[in-house]
Order: sequence, then structure tokens, then C-alpha cells
Amino acid sequence: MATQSSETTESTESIERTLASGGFRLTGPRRALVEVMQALGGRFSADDVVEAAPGVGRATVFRTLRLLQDLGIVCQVVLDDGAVAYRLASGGHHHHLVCSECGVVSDFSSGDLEGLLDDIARRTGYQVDAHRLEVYGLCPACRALGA
Amino acid sequence: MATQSSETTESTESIERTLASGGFRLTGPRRALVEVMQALGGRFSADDVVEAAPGVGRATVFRTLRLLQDLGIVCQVVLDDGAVAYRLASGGHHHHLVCSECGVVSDFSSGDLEGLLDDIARRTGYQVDAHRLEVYGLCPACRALGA
DNA sequence: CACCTAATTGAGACGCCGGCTCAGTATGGT
DNA sequence: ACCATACTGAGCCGGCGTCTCAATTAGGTG
Repeated sequence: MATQSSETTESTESIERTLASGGFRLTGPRRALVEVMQALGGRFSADDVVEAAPGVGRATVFRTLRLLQDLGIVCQVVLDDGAVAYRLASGGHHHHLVCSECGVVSDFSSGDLEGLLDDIARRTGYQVDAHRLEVYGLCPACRALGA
Repeated sequence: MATQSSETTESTESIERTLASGGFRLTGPRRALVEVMQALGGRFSADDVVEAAPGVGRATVFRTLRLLQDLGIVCQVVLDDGAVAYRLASGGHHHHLVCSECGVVSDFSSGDLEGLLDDIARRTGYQVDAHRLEVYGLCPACRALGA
């Protein structure tokens, strides 16, 4: 369940700065939750966070998860079975590649997708405002192991 | 809330044929549910179906919804708020354009997306097996009304 | 047509995820 | 130090979907 100690995950300080600049308070529970999420790494469920932060109430976990999503610090991952997981966001707009074997999540972004959406907009007359894209498959490691 | 009396929605008979050829029984409740879903049109929640089919148990509605999904007769739509709706599928692989104003759903498919996914696979080393894409915006009608 | 077996059903309990309420607490500006 | 108010936690609530289990029914068979 390899904790990708990966890339651009935002530092605690930068997260705290983002909170502050949004006019939000920097409270104990919030600090604790950010730390917990960093420690969990990769992706985690709301309940993972609840269990890993015994001092913090369930409601606060959900509220904080939502707040951090609104601030772009945390993002949701829709798994292939429809379940929802969370993840510290590593930067701007991106999508997820989820390994259906080990569950590891990688990010990618694609300028091509924007072109594709423009095309859809043109063909359908819709004004396209947002989208969701999740991709499922086998990560290189699991490919190497399995068949 | 215009019930797009649209395109390629499969006929009752073809649905019954699909059930039969899968080795599933053609029961009263199943017939009733298919009719109800056709009458509901567009997209509907599981609960819409439950309410519109008073004679059929809740469990059966959910079971049938799942069965019809497996058979490709019904598909899920993930709405912009994360809620899930259902819809009679109109053919093969496709994606959804959901109007965030009136909720109407249109289908589209895109060969370009496949190319994009190939590209992702190449760049990341993942073996891409499946994906989810939902697009949100304003349908032409709502664009005309709203600003 | 009657019969038999396995698939299906319905009622209701259950579980998970997330939100709401409301009284109590803590933050951070003055 | 003080105060307004943002935040918290405990518990209850509600939606969505699944499970169990006894009763029913589809549809193949002789």
C-alpha cells in the first residue's frame, strides 16, 4: 500500500497560509487533520482520517475535508466502484489514474482534454463549465507483477 | 424538466430479449420497472423509480437497477454535486453532458478521448482499462433563458 | 397440464457516508 | 485582557444501497 511520498504535495506552512488568507482560523483540529492526511499519504477515506485523528470529532473531519476541497488543498477521487476517496491535491487542475489492483493514485493533466471539450461544446451548443474524468487501470508495478 | 423523448432508447422488447438471452427471468416486477423508467424518461433517481412503482419493493428496484446496468441497459450519471442518477442507456459507450440548471442529460461519444487515453497510457506506463467522464454546463435552452 | 427447482421477490433491518443542531470552546483582532 | 464570532464535538438525522430470510413465481420437464 506504498505511501507515495510524492511530488508537489503542499507543505504544511503553505496550507496554513492558504487557510489564513481565506479568512479562516488556524485551529488545533485543522492543523492536526492536515498532519494526519500528510501522514496517510496517497489516498484515504474520510473514515481513515477519523480513525487517524482520535481527538477530532467526525463532523469536524467532514467539515474540514470540505473546506480544504473548496480551497483546492484536497481533492476527491471517485474509485472504480463508485466509492469516494480523498487526497492532498498537488497543484492545479488535474485528473486521476487509479490502479484497480493496489489502489495507488497518480495525477495527470491534459491540454488535449480542453480541446476535446471545446469540440463537444461546439457540437452540442452546451456551455461547458466543468467536468470530471477518472481513469482506471493497472499501474506499472502491478502490471509487472500480475499478468 | 423536458422529458427528452429522445433517440435510441431501447424498445421494451429488445430489453426483454437481452434479459432472456442472459439467462434471466422475465418477471412482473422487472417488466414494471422497465416501463416505469421509460415513462420517467431522461434521468431519474433510484427513489423516483421506487415511488413510481408502488407495487415493487425497494430492494428489487436496486437489484434491478444493478442488473440492468450490468446488461448495459441502464447507465449511471454522476451529477455535479456527486449524487448519482440513472438513465436508460442509448447504445454503446458514451459520456454525459449534464445541464446544471435544468438537469437534462445529453449523450456524446468521442473518438478523440480514446486517443487521449492512449497517450496517457504511453506517458505513465499504466495499462488503461476504464474511465469515467462527465461534463457539466448549460444546455442550449438554459443558455437562451439565463444570462 | 401438473410439477419441480431455482431464480426472484418483499419486508425490514442494517451499514456507511455525510450533514445538521446546538451548546460549549477557542481564535485572533482590539 | 477582552470580546465577537468562527469553530468544535456529541449525538441525532437522513439518503442511498445492501443483506437476510421466508414466501412466491418463472419456466423447463415429463
